[in-house]
Amino acid sequence: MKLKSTINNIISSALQEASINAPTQSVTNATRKEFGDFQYNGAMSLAKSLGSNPREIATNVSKYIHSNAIEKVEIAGPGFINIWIDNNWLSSQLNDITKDKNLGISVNKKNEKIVVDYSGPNMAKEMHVGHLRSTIIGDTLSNLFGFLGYDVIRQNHIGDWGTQFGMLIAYLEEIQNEGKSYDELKDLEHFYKLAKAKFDSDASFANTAREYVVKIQGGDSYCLGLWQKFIDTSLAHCEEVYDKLGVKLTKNDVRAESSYNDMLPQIVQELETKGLITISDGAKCIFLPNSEVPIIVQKSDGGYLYATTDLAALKYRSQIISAKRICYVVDARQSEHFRQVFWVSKEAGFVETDTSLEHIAFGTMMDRSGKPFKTRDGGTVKLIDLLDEAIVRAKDTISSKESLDNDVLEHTAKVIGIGALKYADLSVNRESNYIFDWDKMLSFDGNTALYMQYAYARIQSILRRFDGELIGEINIQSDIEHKLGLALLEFEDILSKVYDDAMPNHLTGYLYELATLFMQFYELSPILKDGIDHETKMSRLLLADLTAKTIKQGLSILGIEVVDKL
RNA sequence: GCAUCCAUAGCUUAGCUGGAUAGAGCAUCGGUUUGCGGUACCGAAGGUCUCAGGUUCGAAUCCUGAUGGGUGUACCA
Repeated sequence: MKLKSTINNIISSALQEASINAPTQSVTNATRKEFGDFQYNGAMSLAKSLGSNPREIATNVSKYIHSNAIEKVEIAGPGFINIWIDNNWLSSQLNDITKDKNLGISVNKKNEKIVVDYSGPNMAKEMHVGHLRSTIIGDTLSNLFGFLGYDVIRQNHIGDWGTQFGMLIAYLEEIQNEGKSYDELKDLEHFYKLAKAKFDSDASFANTAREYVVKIQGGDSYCLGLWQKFIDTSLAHCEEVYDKLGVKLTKNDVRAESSYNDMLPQIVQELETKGLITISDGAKCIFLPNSEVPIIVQKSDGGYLYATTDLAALKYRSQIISAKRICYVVDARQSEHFRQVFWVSKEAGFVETDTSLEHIAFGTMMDRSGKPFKTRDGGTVKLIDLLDEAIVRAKDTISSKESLDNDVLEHTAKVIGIGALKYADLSVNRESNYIFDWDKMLSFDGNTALYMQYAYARIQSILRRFDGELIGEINIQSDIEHKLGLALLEFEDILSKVYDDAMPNHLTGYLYELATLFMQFYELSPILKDGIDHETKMSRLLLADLTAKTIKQGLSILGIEVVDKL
């Protein structure tokens, strides 16, 4: 349930009854525990427009606050309204949620479409760490939108077009002619280097490569066949990575750059018709207001650029897919580019005016010393190697504990390693650069995936030990139960917030808070010990179970799994 | 040069619809246990929120300027 909206509605009707016409201002969590659970600060800002003092306004409004959700209200300081939530009401809300498969979260019934463009690897090379953040963040947002009932269209805008492909397919052809298998393609990085070396040293090969670029673009079927073979192999590499990462991108989500090729001449045509084009140095450009650097949609030699492709993609997504919201999960360095294409797409009418176009920008991944993440010799780190290392390191951290079966150990190590990797990324504000630190992400201490997975496993252990059916009611008694209960009800508020601002770190922050509250509850409130009466036991078990379900659901949105035993 | 983003504790950071004593984690120091998983919990210490102005009853938050840093800057993507 949306706890805050509920409280806000109560305040709104109180304002109405007090005949105060106020803009909506949301309640916030109380800053200190003496101030209750929530506080409304609107009285102070209303004071000026109403011409009276804020304490009087607050007192007046508080007279009209009447709801069984609220235990008491106090006026404090210059005009804060402090609000305490009633335990009976809280208990009944929690009991409703425990009976709901969706944890009481309402879903969007209009089935609105949201496009999430993420990952977008280049087919010429293997995926490297530079693709990690886009892939993880994009997948999380897609999961969230889907969970909230929206129709999510994942789009993997792979880079499968451009001059380097001439070189690559020419080299592929050569290998084929020499009767070798495609083994070379198993290591795409290596393949790329070999092709490049040949291109630089062998003039006739270089010529063939250049001819092939022209041929592919001209639709030559032989060259396109080779190209397709190359792309298929390269894409298979990506799928291996997605599979290991537990990311839900599939072949069906691929909508390659090249698929927009046919639209490009028409895009430029339309831009010309609309009078947006200026020819500068032979290139077709669009100059944005107050901007010196233009966006080039067609080169002086007639070729198209990625801006043109992005415009075509925008048009496709708005007009064919009918997306209401389009999110581009792309490195912050491209913000200028997106600002430009978004502006042009609206100006040219490629995209409906009410469609939300968002660049979900993120910062660079750094190593512990704060420099861009590289291998020891300065090369790019292959993503698949990074994932394997995460799993190996995870195995080290858990295998010392107790002997697990090999299969179980493998599975657990994967869940923990990949979970740690994702969580570390998602738990920081995506816009800042992110410091990659193995020790930190695989620690049980602090805001990590492992802490949450541990809390989850601990609850499962209790439920196993209890080994019975959970029949009863949650009945909130203590302060810590009150806090835990409120946190559980707040889940939807948080999801809604992340929906709005596309900031997954708000969700991780919430989950950490929830897990911490549970640990406190666990210390203070014995569940299975002797002397606990049946009703209290059931209430606490149900609270624990609901906490576990919430953690599991939250992590699931982040693309992170849980295990029953660690 | 121009554009744009950023600056919070030793480190990593939360907080950005202006609100009460700026909130965490790591590291440091101290404590809790006849224990439902102690890989836990509790506590202490640690801050001129880069600096200087301004708006306001009230500013880490909004505005202006300065300093330091990141990134981008027309026929690559």
